[in-house]
Amino acid sequence: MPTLETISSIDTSPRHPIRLVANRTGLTVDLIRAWEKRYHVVDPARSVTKRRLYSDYDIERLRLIRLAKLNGRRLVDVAPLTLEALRDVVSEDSRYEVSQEKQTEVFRSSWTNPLESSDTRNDIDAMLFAVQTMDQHRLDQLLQEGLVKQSLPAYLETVIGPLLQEIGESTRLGKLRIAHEHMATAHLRTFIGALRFRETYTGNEPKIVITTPTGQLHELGALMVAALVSVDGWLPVYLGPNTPADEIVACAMQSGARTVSLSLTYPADDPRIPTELTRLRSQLDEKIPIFVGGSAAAHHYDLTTRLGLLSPPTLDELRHSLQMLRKSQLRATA
Amino acid sequence: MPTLETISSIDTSPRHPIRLVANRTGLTVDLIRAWEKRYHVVDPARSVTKRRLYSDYDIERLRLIRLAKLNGRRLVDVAPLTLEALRDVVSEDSRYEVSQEKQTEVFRSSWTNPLESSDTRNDIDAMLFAVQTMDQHRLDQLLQEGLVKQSLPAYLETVIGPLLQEIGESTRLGKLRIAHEHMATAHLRTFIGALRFRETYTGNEPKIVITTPTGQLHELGALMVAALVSVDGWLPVYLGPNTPADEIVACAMQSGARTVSLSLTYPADDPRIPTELTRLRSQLDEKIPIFVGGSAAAHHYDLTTRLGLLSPPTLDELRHSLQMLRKSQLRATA
DNA sequence: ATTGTCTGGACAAAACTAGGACAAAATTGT
DNA sequence: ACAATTTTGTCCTAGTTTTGTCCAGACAAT
Repeated sequence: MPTLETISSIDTSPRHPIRLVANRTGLTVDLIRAWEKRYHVVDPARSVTKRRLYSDYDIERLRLIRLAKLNGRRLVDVAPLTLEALRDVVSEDSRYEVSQEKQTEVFRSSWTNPLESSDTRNDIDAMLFAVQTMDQHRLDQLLQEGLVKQSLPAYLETVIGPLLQEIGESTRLGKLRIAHEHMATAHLRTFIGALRFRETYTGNEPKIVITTPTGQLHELGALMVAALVSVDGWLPVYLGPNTPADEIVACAMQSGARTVSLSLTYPADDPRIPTELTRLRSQLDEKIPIFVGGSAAAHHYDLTTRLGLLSPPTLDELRHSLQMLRKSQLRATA
Repeated sequence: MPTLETISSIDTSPRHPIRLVANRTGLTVDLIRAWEKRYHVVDPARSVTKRRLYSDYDIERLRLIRLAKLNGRRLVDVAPLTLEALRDVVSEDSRYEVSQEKQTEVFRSSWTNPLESSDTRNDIDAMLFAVQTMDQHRLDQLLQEGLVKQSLPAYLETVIGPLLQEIGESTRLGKLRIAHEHMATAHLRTFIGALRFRETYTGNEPKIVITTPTGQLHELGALMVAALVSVDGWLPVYLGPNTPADEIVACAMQSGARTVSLSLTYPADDPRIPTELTRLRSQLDEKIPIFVGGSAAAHHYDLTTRLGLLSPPTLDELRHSLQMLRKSQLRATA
């Protein structure tokens, strides 16, 4: 039961009607009133017409009390506790409960990396757990919450990227089923795809063609790049995965793109990669730089340097290179 | 991501009469007027003869307010909010909602009135043109505008479905390049994927596993089904394309799904289809019906009838079958 | 001529409040 | 182990507020 908000961040201003509180907590309206009447579990403010108005703080309290009850606590015992004490009680109980269930022990143990900040680590673990339990709702909620905690580029680099990688690894190791991976991939496809529409476009951004070459069927890396660059004022022309070199060229020409970015992940040693990259470089206007990224990009270091392709090792460096490119071209056209 | 954000901003020019607004929002004419009278929820422009004229912006506002009310908000609280604030509220509510009996009404087919065919035809042509010119911005704008014009089920059936088909055909005929098809597919993947998050979920919807069997790589049909059924109060467990029968079974069992829906498009005569369908039917609990749809479903008529799979010929019939199933199961569990 | 929209008001259903009753479940005492 | 007691969820009544629907008569659109 991860606690996502700290006490200081909870809004205490009263504004929610009782029905909404019931919806959010899973309690009935009658019960909420009964608890108030008997134990003063919460003391909601009132509207001018005496309607109860609850704060986020109240809702959190009620939620925790419900959880404590589910774990066998008696209302009399938990009713007078503060929010923090409640949290302690609930997390203690749920830890105990979890150890009895078979599912959870997979995570935490093997997936903890001391180098990463624990906050991010917790988020990713929680997401993996949601995937494992097929809880799409929870996954979506976690993805949304994580996004508001930091900037989009940082989020992609520290959360989404690692998450994708761990899902892939866990599936290969048999910790997750293929069905889990499919569900997660489909959900993340929707989520990441929607990210770039958070930006507003003026219509005269420089364009960047983003795709994966023939044989590379995994598109999420490319999609992350699309979301990333749109933050910096590029307009991604996103083609999805598995695009032949000729088509990339045609697209770049028709759309008047300033650059092209490819993502390589799996299979890393596909023999079509050298062919396609060579063909792409030879057909494309040499003033148009080509970026190559993704986990399999390192396997083709020799090739990319020989062809003069740019291969920034991290998303952040890609971002930086694109910013430089943008500035230089602004100067050139000015 | 319960809000669907766009490149393009919502049109604020007033032109829709009140009846149309009622159809698209699911509210009654009287109610819209009452809300205006009492809380100034919207302030529509007037024609020279004092008729109310609503903009797309107004429609979106009313739609969101209806959702907010379903989540337990009071009209007084949400009426003065801006569109953006409303979106935040609705998305927040639907994310945190836990569950409650609150059964979603099963029949909402009353407000599915398709547009005149000529209007639809123009829209599709405009979208095809946007694809051909690689104008993603325009494509997105058209998709958004089309969506406000009619209910989601009608939109999927009359616009998105035909659009996909025409893009496929045009590419085969050489009218469009592969790059165009890729761009359109990727964009539509994002767009349709986001559609189902327009609905709010209470947590106790019956679940439906949606995917395509091994060898079927086109997922857009399945994704349309996911968006469609979520309107009627199902929770789609969407697995993306190309899922082996064993994994579908595992997913259905773990998630406790009531039914499974598969989409078949291309290749229509893949020899793996009979194998996979047979395997799926034999391994899955026989109380769980299996729906098969998509343009290639007709090629397997004999097989599906022999296995006892349901194969509704249109999206609307699929919808109807699911509504029946839902009602019968509601009775059974009561 | 029929159908739809307008305004303003009336009315009824639904939701909320306060207080209390009641029975099932859990806890305690013997 | 059994009965007594306490705790707890649900339900009921009656009065209030909020919200949805309906009506009437005038005007507008087709």
